[in-house]
Amino acid sequence: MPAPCCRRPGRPARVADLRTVTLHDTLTGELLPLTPELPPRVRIYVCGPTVYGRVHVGNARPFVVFSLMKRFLEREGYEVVLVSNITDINDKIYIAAEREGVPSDRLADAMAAAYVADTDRFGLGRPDREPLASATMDEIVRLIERLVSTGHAYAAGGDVYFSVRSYPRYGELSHRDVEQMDQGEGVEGADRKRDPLDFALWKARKPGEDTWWPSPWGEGRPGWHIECSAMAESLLGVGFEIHGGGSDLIFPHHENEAAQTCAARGRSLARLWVHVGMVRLDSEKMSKSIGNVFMLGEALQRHGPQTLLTYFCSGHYRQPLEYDEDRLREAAARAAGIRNTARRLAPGPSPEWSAPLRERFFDALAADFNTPRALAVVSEWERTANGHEAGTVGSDDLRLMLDVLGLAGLVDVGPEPVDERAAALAQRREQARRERDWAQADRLRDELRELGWEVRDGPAGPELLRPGA
RNA sequence: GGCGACGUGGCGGAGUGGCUACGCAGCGGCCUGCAAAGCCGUCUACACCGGUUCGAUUCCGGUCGUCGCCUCCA
Repeated sequence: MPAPCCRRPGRPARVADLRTVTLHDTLTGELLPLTPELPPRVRIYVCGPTVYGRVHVGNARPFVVFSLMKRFLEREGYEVVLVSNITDINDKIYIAAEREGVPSDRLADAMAAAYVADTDRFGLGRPDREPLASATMDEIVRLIERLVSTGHAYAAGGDVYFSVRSYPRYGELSHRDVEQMDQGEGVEGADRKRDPLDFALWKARKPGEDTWWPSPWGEGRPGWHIECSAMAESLLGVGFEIHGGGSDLIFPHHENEAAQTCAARGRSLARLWVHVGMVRLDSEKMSKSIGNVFMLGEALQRHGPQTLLTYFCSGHYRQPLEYDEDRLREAAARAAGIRNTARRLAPGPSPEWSAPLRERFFDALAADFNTPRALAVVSEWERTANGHEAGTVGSDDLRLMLDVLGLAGLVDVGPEPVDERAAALAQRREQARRERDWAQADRLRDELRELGWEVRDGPAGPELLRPGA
């Protein structure tokens, strides 16, 4: 008999005046309206990385997507609480720490700090809360106890397993039939499980593991899935609006989270399940285990946050996104185009023609967070603005739109501080131009280019700027 | 094999039952001393085969191909 908790939530009235935002929900496979339980409050939980090494570009996509989604929803008038966990207890952390000869908790601390430092460079701020599994142990243990006492979990030799068949809706999120699930051989703990489908909520301490916590079942550590259920519930409650993560987490991670929480609490963990497509390298999922990764820190170093954000926004969040130099070059060119437009703008309110474009921009984001369509509107805005005389178009709307994408910095392109040497060269070039000594003028322009300056001659005289800046 | 998603113009990438997406690159023009930036124009688009329809890239079925997941994974 289906657990009553997993019926689709009803549809409480939306707050008047808030634009309807739809998102693709993995559970139903449909585009559903965002219907906050307590409007205008929107709670979002996103599965963050396991910190056993530096994060790569693929790890960054959910961070970026949901950070931007939060900015958008806040712009729309919602009050957003974004929680994104950091998994700091995991087999891979033990393995990596042992290889490097450091305590596993120190490695996890260091890599968590590196993750924060790397993602900070996007300039999108931090999620409201970034819980650590290791700091949520009481909640984890209590949740497991609840599952044991309700018959959804059982202890076995210091481990605790979730009984998949005690939960009839298992498989509904990932659209799998329990009866058709393939059970591989040699799975850890197979001899202790009552059913091969069952998965670990608590793992007894094993030799060589240098972190452990006390529990009613003995010393050990939590399984991966239960930590997220506990962290999410402890900070957001049950039945929050959006649960997100990479599409590779749909099964088993989110399936298990959903099952655990629903079994323990009698309510669905989240109202909408939103999954982000994979970043690819060489047409394959970017993944540490495959080895085809590009580190986020290096990507930011090479391309800068604005180009990287433009790149992420250039594709719809649910689609795969290829990481390659051509894509990044295009993103850089697009960002440069916005800066060029911004240089011609005046501070202040935008003209009348801007309002419909501005609305189309936000409509695009309201339709399953369609950032490519939103960027297309920005391009139209640019073209329209560039068709007007420089200095006559107010920049407010462009900044408003781009700020939601974390790209307001593209609009704030003041004149570059020109060093004395460059200024002198520019002055000599102007002298040469006045004397119609074009050869000399071009030589001086070449010199400036070697110093990293691009010269643009306009009606108001030459302008010096840093290409790509 | 099961489940999910996808195949759009040189490349990337939205979208729609009939009407310019957009970006990058190319080409032509305007502007410029020349450039750069910008503007205008241009460039065999909707994998293949059937079906529904007055009309399908858009709906349905099939074929081929690609990707993801099937208990490491953002």
